[in-house]
Amino acid sequence: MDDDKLLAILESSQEGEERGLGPEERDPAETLGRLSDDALIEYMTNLSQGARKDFTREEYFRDKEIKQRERDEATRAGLGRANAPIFAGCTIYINGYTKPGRLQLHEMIVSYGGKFQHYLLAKKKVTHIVATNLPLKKRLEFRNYRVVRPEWITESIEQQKLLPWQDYALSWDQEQRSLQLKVASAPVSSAVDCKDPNFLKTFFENSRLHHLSNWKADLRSRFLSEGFNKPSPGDALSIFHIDFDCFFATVAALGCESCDINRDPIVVCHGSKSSDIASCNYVARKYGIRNGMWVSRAKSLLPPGVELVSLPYNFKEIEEKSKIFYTVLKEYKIKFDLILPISIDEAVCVVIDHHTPHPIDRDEICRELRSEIWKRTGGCTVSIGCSNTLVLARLNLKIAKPNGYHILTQQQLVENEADWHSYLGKFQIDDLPGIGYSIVSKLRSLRQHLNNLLQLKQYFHNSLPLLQKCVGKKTGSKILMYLHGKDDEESSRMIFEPESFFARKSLSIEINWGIRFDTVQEIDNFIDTCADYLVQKLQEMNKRTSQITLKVLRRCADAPIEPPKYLGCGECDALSHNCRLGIPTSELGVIATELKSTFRLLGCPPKDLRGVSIQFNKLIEVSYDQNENQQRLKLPFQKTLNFDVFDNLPSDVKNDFSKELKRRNIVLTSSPRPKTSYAATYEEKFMEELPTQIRNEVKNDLRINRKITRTKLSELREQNRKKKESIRNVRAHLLGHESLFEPIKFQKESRFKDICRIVMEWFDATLIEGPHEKDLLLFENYLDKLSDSNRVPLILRFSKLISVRLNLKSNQYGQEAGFQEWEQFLLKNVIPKLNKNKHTFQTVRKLDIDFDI
DNA sequence: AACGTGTGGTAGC
DNA sequence: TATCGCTACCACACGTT
Repeated sequence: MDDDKLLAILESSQEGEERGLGPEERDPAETLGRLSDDALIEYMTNLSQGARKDFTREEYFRDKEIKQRERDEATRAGLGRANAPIFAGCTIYINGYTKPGRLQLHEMIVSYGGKFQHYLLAKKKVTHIVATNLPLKKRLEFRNYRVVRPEWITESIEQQKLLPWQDYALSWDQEQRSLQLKVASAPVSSAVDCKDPNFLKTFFENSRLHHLSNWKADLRSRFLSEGFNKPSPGDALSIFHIDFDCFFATVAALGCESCDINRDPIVVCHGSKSSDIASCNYVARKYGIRNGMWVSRAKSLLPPGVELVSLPYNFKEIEEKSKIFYTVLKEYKIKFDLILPISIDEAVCVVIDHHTPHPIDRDEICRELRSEIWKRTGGCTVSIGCSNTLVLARLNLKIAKPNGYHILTQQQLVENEADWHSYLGKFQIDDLPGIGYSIVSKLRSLRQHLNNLLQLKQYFHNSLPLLQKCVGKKTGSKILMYLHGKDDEESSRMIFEPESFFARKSLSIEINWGIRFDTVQEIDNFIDTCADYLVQKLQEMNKRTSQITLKVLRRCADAPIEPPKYLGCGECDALSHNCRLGIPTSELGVIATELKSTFRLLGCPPKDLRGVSIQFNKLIEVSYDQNENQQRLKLPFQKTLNFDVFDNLPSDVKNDFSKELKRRNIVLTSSPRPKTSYAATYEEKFMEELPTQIRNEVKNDLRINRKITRTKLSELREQNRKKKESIRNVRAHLLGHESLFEPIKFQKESRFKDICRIVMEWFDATLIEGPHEKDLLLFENYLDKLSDSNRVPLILRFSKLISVRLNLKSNQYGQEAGFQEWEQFLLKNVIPKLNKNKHTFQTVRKLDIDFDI
């Protein structure tokens, strides 16, 4: 019966031709063979539950698509960075017969940075279609696409740049020509719909905060790669905190002929109403306008007759000015021991006093730096705060702004209490670094009218415990340090341990604007795009991650569907969940799968999703040894640690051991035996894939188990009994020990791992001409025995092995008869055996985890 | 006490 | 037309072992 259901689903995909699909898409066996493991399991689960929902053809293709994209990634990665990303941002579909052929074009596109769409299902995604001629039907279907001749690809590669597609358009009617014009006249793609594959790119291109963060990360990594002198604690220092005055606004104003930065209120922003003000000049500030304020509010602050000047961002120019800024600092006649990058327009320069033969003239340094930067940037002013501690340099900077400098040392200030008090009286509480509205409101909850630092000092003069109780232990002592003009431990790290302070410990992105989805599929696609972006960065850094966090913004129950800010996230609850990967990875497939499954765990209705954030938390440097299949980690343990040894340990010790092994990412191997090179690499591969997928199964199991608990309480006891029994048996069987059951033999082998090896070798040897009928019968016989004795997880293992293997080989052998016979066998003879005993299947699957730690 | 998780705050324009 | 509300890091509260 299950077979029938399966066939029915597969047959429904035979209608490929009518839907305008190429011939390749019509082979259902191939489709199943290429399913990801998770999709396969989900499918099997569905079958075993009596098809809870239809697993549609579209879903098959979508999943297949993901797999293929992963392969494309691998192809690209295999090339190194040899080819220019000519087709970056292009998603290309090839229709019908072409010259050069589909395969060659595919490779060209992928290796030059493009995306290849195997099917036209997700029509929105495709940016170009390649074809040489089109039947009438297709012309109609494609009339809204950019259809080009294959020469567009080949000649773009020849000339090493993306040629205008219009020159290669395969145009056939008026409509197509008008499309050409329309697209040609459109300035740049401004994908504001989060379902558009280019959304992430356009969003980031226009996001000031993204740029700020990105620039900062770049500056930090550059800082670490260049040399510096690290002071020792106790060294006398001169600290210059240098910062542009309203940087974005100044840069924008310099590029605007008609406006005067000293006369007009100028703001930098995208829009005209609910748009954030990135930066405003000091004329605007006079009216109470502030950075971060919405434009509408800013406008309302201006008196009648005064017009607000809104200027667009000029990120490129900003970058240029910043480059000049840092160059000036580096080339200054007095060599700074440290040039600490705070942000794109802000740096802290440190001179270790005893490094210079004569005492330095701080006034002169401030004056010279300011005028030099003003000259070289063509009119940007910086302000400088100078002192001998970081916190005072920052406070002095506040006094210096705009367009000035201020020098005062801690000794000068604290010497005379009256001076110190009048100094403190000049500052708001949140002028202190690291103190924002939240801490201020906590302090005010204790005493309403705390306004400036002097009042703060007087209120808490000697009561550290009270302060700490109010704002937390560290924050409390930090504030008290600041009130004496000293740096706390954490900010001192910037100077005394810059290597660790500026080292990257995590990698993340978040998008909390423009997020409006309807279905989980769309979100999956978006997560794929995000993961793709992050993984690329991760690989560029030559790192791997072992912990991933997904954070989601979910519209508050009582918040309006559309918030006041256009496409903003509005009022949201933040939900986050992290998951650990058994083995550090930088593989897109593993990471994306994990994320998508985590999203489901968070249980946010697709329509209420307002923000997505993905973080890689534990980053690990990839060493050469790790590249070599992590041999180094394993080898020292291989002699002493194998399953047999492990299994003989007392159970409590075993528990400790497994935790420690997990922490160190050490995978237990089977007992030493001469391995063929193939078996070794295969095993590695398999082991590597297990942990993450097994976790997904657990999640699935939990869900299913809950369901069972609710509906079939009486069966639960029996299930548990069975489960315990089979844990013993399966373990024993896998380890080749005595068991309640006779060990089941196949080809004279009884150890499961050995049987796997044989089957895989057999599989590889028969990929072309196909397995012999008699052999298949023997194997099926073995599977039946497994099934009869309740050893369903082992059958599941075989399904996985074969499916993974098929996937691996599909590029090379996909067309071979043997390949297709194996697919059929998996489909008709292996998978159905999983459903013989539903409950056992569902619960026993969990054994895999117990076993593999 | 030592660790892990999820949440929240802060900084740059 | 709108609009582009990022991201690294620390600290905290609370839970587990």
